[in-house]
Amino acid sequence: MNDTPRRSDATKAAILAAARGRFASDGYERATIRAIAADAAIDPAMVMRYFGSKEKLFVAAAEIDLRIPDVSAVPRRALGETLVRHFVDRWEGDGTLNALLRSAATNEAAADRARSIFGEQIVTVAESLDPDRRLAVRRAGLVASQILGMALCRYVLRFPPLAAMSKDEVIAWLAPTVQRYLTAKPPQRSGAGKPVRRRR
Amino acid sequence: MNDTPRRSDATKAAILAAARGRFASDGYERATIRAIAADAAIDPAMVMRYFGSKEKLFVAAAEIDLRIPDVSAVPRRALGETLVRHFVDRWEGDGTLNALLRSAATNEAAADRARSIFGEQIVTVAESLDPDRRLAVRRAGLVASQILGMALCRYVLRFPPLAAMSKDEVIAWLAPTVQRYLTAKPPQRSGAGKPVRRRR
DNA sequence: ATTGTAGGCCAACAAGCGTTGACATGACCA
DNA sequence: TGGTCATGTCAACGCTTGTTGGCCTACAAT
Repeated sequence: MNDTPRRSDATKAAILAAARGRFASDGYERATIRAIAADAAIDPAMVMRYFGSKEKLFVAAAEIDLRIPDVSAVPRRALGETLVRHFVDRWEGDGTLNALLRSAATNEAAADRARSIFGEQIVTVAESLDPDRRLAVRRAGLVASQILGMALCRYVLRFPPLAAMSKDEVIAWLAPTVQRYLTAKPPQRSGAGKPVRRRR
Repeated sequence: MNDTPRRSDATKAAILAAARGRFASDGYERATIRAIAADAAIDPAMVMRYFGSKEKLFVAAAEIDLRIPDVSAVPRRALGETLVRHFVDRWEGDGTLNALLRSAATNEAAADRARSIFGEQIVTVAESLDPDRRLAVRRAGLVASQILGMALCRYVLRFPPLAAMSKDEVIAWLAPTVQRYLTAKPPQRSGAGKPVRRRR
């Protein structure tokens, strides 16, 4: 609404940047307002003045648009690779997604945001590929499980095998998984891909 | 060493059980010694007496053996299903693995434990299937990324699509992924499944 | 009966947290 | 020049945290 730049906008931006960094590296509880303020080189009281509370600051810092590319322009067989590459790039771009992931494990508000962001935005993709809404929601959940699992191991836990892999190698391994979750017909009761028929 | 049961053993066990519950539902930082002690119906000071510090208590509570089944007795084509089913059962058996996962996102000591537990124990499986040690380590990392991603979405974030799926449905979807990570030949540089040969 | 000791409780400490309100400073308009 | 409001600083509040040391109680061996 107000497009005249205020002098405090720079401060607010600095606070947000510092907050994303702290939330990303420490998680919600250990990222203190005092530390965030110190990183932004201002007084802790300013954080309260501009954002009201720690929780509201987090909400502002975790305002995320996944910016998922338009899948209708992507050849069907390249869907998996396109999506995985997008997410790896997105995660390495800045600390915002990492801040959300690290915090979501222990903070309910953060978990809520993660659910709605990944839920809504990936489901949109899945629904454009599969008319069965109920099935599309599951497909989106499966994609999220592999994407978030990779991010958790690679960026949060820094699990050596994943962290040491090149970006292209990660993409090459994960793309077929995401591709299958999005496009393969749902599996039978309990058998794997190959017909290992089993009762119950 | 000492096999005469002391009277305090029951108390120690109660503390450990309460600690696993709190770490699992709240994560490391929000799980307070006072709350754990209250759950165990004893005084907070007892926790210190028996475990020395909060960090040592966590180490004791997160002593985990994944109890991965002997894969040499499993038909090769059933590897994925066997492992996924094992982990889902393991996760739903008690709160210990959840305590580790939730805490690992924000606590470095917990992350360390997660790395060594999943690193060593899954790598052992991968190495028994692939003689190439360097490759086996990557396979183990990929398996961990999908297993932990599922656990994160299903048990920690309670992401609706994953949380609502039946155990068998989760297994049916994930088994082929784990199967491929363990047994498929590594993908080429950057292409997806289909042979998109490329130099460099 | 006395003593030693293990198990357990209570009160308190220092430190750190989110948050608040009073006060200084600067810019900008009348 | 004076006044007003946004911007920023400072000190402190109330609370919770991990952690500590002293004290009490019960029981078993002397």
